[in-house]
Amino acid sequence: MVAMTMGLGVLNIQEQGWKKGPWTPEEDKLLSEYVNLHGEGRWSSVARCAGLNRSGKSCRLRWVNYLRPGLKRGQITPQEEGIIIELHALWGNKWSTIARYLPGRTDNEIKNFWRTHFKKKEKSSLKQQKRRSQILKDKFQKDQLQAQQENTHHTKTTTASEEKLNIHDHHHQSQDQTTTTHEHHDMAFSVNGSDHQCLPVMYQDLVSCSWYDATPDQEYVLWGGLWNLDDPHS
DNA sequence: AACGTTAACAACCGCCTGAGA
DNA sequence: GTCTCAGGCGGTTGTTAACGT
Repeated sequence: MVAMTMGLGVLNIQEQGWKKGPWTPEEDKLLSEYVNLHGEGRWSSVARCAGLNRSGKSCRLRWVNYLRPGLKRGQITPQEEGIIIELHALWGNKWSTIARYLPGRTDNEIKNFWRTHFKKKEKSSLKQQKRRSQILKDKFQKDQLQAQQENTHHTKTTTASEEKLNIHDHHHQSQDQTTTTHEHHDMAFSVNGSDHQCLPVMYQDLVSCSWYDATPDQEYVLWGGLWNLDDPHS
């Protein structure tokens, strides 16, 4: 019984553990005072020595994402948007790498920004897809009707819809080729310091304005282009 | 005014990596 | 060589404010 009680006591202490949840202004003050005095690093000892009941990880995160001097507050600017889009096209979800090119912005901030806007795009593109398939469906039915009517007057080896489909395929092929060529032409890089850190300067005119204002065509080029780049086979 | 939805932000979790014992 | 641990990173979740109906 005693042993059980003692065991529960230990359990309670373990369960209590580090404090979680939002940081209080007092905790922020303690942490920033300590880091300003002793510098960054050794986060687990920072937590202990600063008198914070927080894990080292939590302290580091709070400092890096919120307390560190020089952090920008407020909305991501259109210029920053452009950089994020370009670098994401290049590196994917390497948020910390992307954040290095945006002084005052944290990887967390960029990640949140991307997720918020990507979600928005995902939803709208789903709607667009539905609309497109409906249009294609209508067009197909119309073509079939037209073909039937034409068949009553002429005997053709190929139906009108088949011809149209062929034309459509040719159009697609040439369009794909054009896109590929454009990608090659537009994909210019400016070397920034170290040799592995090349910055693409594509999409400049598209991202110079906020993407909320982009026309559907611009959106298509922008997003289609990005996902093509993400595709290792393209 | 009340309610539901969405966007933005803050924080935690789990995994990976590198350094030191 | 391997084990442990701290730190870093990306993914995910929770909370809150703003907005629309």
